[in-house]
Amino acid sequence: MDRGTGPADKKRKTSWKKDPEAVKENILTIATEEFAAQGLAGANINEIAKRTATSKRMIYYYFGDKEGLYQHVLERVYSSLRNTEQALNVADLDPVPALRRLTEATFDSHVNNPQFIRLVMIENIHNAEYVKKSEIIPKLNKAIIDKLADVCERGKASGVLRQDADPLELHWMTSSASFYNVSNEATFSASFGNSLHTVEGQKRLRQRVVDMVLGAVVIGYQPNELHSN
Amino acid sequence: MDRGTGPADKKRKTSWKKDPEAVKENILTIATEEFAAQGLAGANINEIAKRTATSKRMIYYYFGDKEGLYQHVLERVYSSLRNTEQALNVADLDPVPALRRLTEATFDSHVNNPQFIRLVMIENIHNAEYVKKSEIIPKLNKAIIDKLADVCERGKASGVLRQDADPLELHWMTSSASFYNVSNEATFSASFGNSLHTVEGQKRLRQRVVDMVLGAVVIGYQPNELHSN
DNA sequence: ATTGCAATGTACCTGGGAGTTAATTTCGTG
DNA sequence: CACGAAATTAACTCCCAGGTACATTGCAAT
Repeated sequence: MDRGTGPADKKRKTSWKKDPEAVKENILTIATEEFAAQGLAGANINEIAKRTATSKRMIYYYFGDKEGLYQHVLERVYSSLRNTEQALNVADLDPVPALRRLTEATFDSHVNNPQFIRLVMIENIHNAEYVKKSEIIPKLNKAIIDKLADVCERGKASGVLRQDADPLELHWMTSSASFYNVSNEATFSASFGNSLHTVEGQKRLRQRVVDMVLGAVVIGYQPNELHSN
Repeated sequence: MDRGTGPADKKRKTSWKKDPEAVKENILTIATEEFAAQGLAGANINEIAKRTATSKRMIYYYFGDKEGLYQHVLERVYSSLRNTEQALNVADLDPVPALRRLTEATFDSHVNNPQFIRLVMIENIHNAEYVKKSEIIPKLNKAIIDKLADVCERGKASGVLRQDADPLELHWMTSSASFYNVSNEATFSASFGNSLHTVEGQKRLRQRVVDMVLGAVVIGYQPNELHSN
């Protein structure tokens, strides 16, 4: 080829560094953005490659094919979020404050991880096919349930929580509100205006969610009156 | 071609009927299934055409392009669901039963319209681009809010609802639970087992949702004790 | 019957995007 | 320092899916 054509070697890409881990991370970061933005079918490998510091060939080298890349992206983002959640310690709080804290944290972590939300939405469109295939995702999910189970036990023992309080149901209640808040913002705002998604609206909503969850399991719970706007 | 080959004319496609409306309906029905199942990028026009009683050419004839088809599908499914909702009359119920009824109906209508749910999920992946473009969808959404606003007014007047009860927030609370219940069934079940999505589980959940919503706005609301399993 | 437009059938074109091939470079190890 | 495995580059193939061209048929009105 024209390798070494003359002394005008200026644009020679010669000499690159070996750094597999950084390359993989770089690919995954960009791929996460693209899959979250466009979905599995919608994302474009050429586009992803173009945005990375490396080449398309490297994507196939490390991840096999598009689905393999997607699977890695999914597991990575799940791990990241669950790790964040796990950092929160409520073992030394009384049951009700603990529950309030967990609910608020879940609400906030969803707001702060829109990419996670979008990837889970996409996963659901695919009937959770790749979550089911994953070895690691199921393990990650146990932690949050365990934490809620502990709070439930303590709460029932001390008589502040209803006997029918259930950790899985609690997680469902918290998640449904927190998830929907982010996942459906676009259509909800388009349909009903964005008043619930302003800074003020989100504050109120967050409080409402806490009240809903606590109201469902705390005996005699009285929600705080919100200043009507 | 082999037009009119011999007297054995049994399977002859010759002589078709003109029936534009039926053709359009047929296309939209199949397209709804495909878009709901595969998403906008994932759906395949050839595949849709193959499953219709007509041809790809007809799809482009009536709907212009893939996006046009998707837009029609979306508007059709929105209309259908909102019409169902509108059929429910709660004007002659007292505020609390009315609210219970509306909540239950919303929960049920989501369960019964998974295609609608999936298309809205897909729409959110696309940042509600096509909902925003639509002329008709925004109009459809006013009805449900009006209904809730009426209930709120009556409830506040008679003193059974808290003064900070808000129709839009109520709709959000009801929708979030009802939507998530269907939209995230796949990942939720894959992560935590399907106990909430059995017939029994869904009964409990539906009751929980009603309790959460009523608990948030009805003064002194006491949820029913659920038989612990 | 002719004409004209809406509705339909068939075949084709084309670009883009997933995945590959093969050559080249790095760099640890004997 | 040679050599082989790992890492990387550049150019290529192939096929699928969105979209189109053009001919044909049904049908209503004159």
